[in-house]
Amino acid sequence: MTISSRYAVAIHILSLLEINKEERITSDFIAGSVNTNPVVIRRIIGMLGKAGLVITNPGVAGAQLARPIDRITLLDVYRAVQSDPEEELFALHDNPNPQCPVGRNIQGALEGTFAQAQKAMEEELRKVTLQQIVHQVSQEP
Amino acid sequence: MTISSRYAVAIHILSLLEINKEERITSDFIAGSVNTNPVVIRRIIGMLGKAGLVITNPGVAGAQLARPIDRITLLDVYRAVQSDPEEELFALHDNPNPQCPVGRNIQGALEGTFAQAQKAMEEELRKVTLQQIVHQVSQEP
DNA sequence: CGAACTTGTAATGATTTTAGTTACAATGCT
DNA sequence: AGCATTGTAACTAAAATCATTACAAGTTCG
Repeated sequence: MTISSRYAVAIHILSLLEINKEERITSDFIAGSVNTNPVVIRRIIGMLGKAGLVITNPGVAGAQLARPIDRITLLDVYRAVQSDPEEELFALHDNPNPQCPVGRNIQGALEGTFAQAQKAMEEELRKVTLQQIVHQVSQEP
Repeated sequence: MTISSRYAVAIHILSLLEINKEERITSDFIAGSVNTNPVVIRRIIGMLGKAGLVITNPGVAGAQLARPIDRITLLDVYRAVQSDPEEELFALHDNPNPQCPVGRNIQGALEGTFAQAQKAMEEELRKVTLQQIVHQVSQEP
């Protein structure tokens, strides 16, 4: 029922890349901050790369953000870490009984509402940029 | 990364209860429409009951809606089928490194944004009543 | 009353997802 | 040349999801 912590980790990674952009930090270093295995980090950076948010070079540490941080939104990151980009937030049960009026129409009735709810959530994520997160993280003691 | 289909099934069940409120439908009948096992239905009805949305009597078929359908929102149903009512929509990774400024502050920085995004989604669900769903389901051919 | 049904719930299983780990080829740096 | 690093596959472990079996406890109605 929850959105994978992979998302939170992705934001964590991007923040680290920004804050340490002068150095070249390794997946090992990032893993130390996130507190997980370096491979988990590399996998997520791979997704961020495919989504065009970071630029990486095989064998060389220090992925770079592909855009200025005020032009990367949390929605961009959310989309980037979705394994299946087609997948909707709300799951529908499959094969309800077409013989029954409810079974036949429930999917259509829910799709619209579910899409709207998902949209509302995504719009909130779109409003927040990485810059804001990095700012907050740097502010605190 | 998705919200359990238990939610869609719960809405399906409530719609059936409303549309067939004159009869006393069994979990077996509902299961036929949803296309799943009757026990799955009874479990979900159990959750709806604990949340005060339906009234059931052990041994007797035909759960009743506890309120008029225009006073049951999809948010009510959403909350009802959450196994852990404390659980947030967005998962945070646990134990980020407190030695690192990002590790130390990322949770706090994300909590607010995540809460807002979740709220936005929930508000959309609150806007829709069971009545609207039942109406749509009954409209279609 | 007693047979037939029904609910509520525990226990179990199958499948999928999530997160972590090991291993290693390929690449780049110095 | 040698060392560090990435990218990726393969595997494991744990959790979540959904389905199923089983059965006690309740209801209904002849």
